Amino acid sequence: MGKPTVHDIAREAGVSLATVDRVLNGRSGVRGQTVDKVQGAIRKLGFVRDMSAANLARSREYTFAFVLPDSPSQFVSTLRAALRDVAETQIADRTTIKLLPTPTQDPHAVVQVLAAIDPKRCDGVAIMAPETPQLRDSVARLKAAGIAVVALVSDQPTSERDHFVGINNTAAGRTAGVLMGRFLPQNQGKVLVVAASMLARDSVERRGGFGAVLTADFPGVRVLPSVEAHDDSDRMALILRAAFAANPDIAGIYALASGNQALLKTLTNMGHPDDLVVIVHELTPITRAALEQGRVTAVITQDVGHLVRSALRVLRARTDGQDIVSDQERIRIEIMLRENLP
Amino acid sequence: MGKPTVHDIAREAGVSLATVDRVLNGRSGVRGQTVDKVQGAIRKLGFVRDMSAANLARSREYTFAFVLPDSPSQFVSTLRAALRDVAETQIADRTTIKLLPTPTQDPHAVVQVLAAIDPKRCDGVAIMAPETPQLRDSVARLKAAGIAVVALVSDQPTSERDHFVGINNTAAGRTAGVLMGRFLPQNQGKVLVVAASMLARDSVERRGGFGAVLTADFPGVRVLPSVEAHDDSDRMALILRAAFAANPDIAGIYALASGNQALLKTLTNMGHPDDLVVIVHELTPITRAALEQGRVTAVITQDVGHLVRSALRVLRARTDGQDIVSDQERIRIEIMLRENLP
DNA sequence: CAAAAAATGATGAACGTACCTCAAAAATAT
DNA sequence: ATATTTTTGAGGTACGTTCATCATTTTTTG
Repeated sequence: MGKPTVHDIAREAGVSLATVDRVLNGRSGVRGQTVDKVQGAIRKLGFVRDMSAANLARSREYTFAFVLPDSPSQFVSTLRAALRDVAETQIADRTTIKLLPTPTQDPHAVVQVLAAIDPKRCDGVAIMAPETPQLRDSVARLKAAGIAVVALVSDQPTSERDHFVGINNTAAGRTAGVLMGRFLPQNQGKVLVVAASMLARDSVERRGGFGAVLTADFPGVRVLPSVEAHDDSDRMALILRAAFAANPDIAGIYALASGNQALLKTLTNMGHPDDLVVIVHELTPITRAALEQGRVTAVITQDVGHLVRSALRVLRARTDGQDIVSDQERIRIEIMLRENLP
Repeated sequence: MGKPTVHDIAREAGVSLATVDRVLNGRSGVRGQTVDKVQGAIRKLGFVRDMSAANLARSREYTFAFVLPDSPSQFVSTLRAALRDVAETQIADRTTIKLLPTPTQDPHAVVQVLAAIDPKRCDGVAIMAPETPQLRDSVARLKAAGIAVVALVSDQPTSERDHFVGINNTAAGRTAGVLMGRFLPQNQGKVLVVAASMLARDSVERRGGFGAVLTADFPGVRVLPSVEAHDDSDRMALILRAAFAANPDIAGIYALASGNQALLKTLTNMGHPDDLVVIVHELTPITRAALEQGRVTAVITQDVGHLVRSALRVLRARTDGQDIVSDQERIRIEIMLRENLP
């Protein structure tokens, strides 16, 4: 005989199907005593509700919005691709995913996009955007409207978001730090930190972890003041040339965020020293190619497939009022070298 | 209006529901012409079959067997735990998983276990075992009986298995090689390779990749002849002492396979030089602790959760005659340092 | 103890698909 | 043209759950 069904529970508990259903779905009008009986039967028989059947019966349709910057960044493209992939497979069963791009240059565009969301037509939102007070308010409004909210890639820790789907950026920075320290010849030399701009909080955290490890464990490494080049190739070229002119003995480069295209292009044009240790974030076609060609030493990354699947699982759980297996939702900090490229 | 259903397809194609059903499930007795009409309608309306409803209707019950060594190895335990975990979540919906342990010492036990499988009560088997000609025959028999077979962790490339779920061990060895080469002070020194025994093929491949990278890129590194200690603490102690006596300047240790408990214990007892680079495989409670304490430098690992989920997906797809998204089934070679531990 | 309120039961229609049977229609062979 | 075979249609039941309705029982209240 197979798995127990609601009917078995009803029989075991000595109640009717209707009552089991009421208990199962937390509807009112059931005495505590009866609830206990039913839950006892559930435990005794080891009943697990068939979620696909339940969703079928409900003909529940989840509608989730993904608010992503419309930047041409490779990382965001990869994320978008993963989203499309997942939308076509079983994972996204009975859920429709809306992609809401937000202009990158205007930090308030996110707020407008979120304000335009109709709570009746949307069950949850995943937001990838830099933290701002306005956004914080928007999130509060969404939550008040009963919409599930997760922060994606970049956390909104002071907001009321239900969950953060992404990596611990301090740890990611620390990881970059150890790799840099250990990879540098004689474990010493000058290191240039290159920052793009957006997702400021993440960059700060990464920089923090990176520096902490190096100062603690690698006294021979000197981290130069960070330089910023808003993913602008020309500017990047200038900055890099200036940095190398001032410090001809730069032995390592750490790029805090995406926007590696400009960096890598410039490095190549400048005639990249052979043993320069280059560590960047996010595996994309560009960084992947650079890794294969040895122009990048290591890439610290997070699996975009995991990101979107986790976001979906969390959003679904939240709209169903179920709780999540937080262990399963932990996104790993992956280290990619040329040798372990997937 | 929502997603199109079989009814919409029937209407659009101008045929009956029964015919759509016949086409959808590849049953015979329908003209090619009609098949085309139906498939045209499917494409036109963008119909995607609701798999949960389909499985519900079928009340399909998958039964899969996982044949794992009954060794007390931490890696296998972790795998078992992941299997239990997955059995309790939605992933394993409508599937029952049988765990078939095989005595580690007897290489023919696997064959007996496989022979005892009743094709009527089992849809697929995942096998983790060293490659032997006898096993090859067993796999052929299973396939002939219509059972899906995947090799787990350790490949059976010459057999008729449907798929291999695991990592490329040569690449894993290469990864260990670069890490070793780069982590060694001055990129040079003597390296001891420690092998357990079982899963011979994997060890050979790892050793190959490891050596290849080192000889190619790190001329200063000398890899000592591999030593073997069948996960026996006493023997391991002897071997290590002998090795260190003969080569007091050993700078790195690479443990090819699991069975790290003995190695780590012995190292600790011997009074582990501080800057010894230790690279091992498989993240388990033991290696994790060692990593946290700095007794291990890096762990090359594969996510056991991914392993079992992938195995299940592949087995399911194979028993349903569907094909798999091979991209999704690629298991990553993960590098864990203290800093990026999950 | 009666009346009102709350809890429970009985039932049936959905959800989207599978699968079975029987009959009718169409194609093919004789 | 008839007989035969192949294809198609119509309809029903099932899967495990949700949800709504209405009737009935039990409990609480005044």
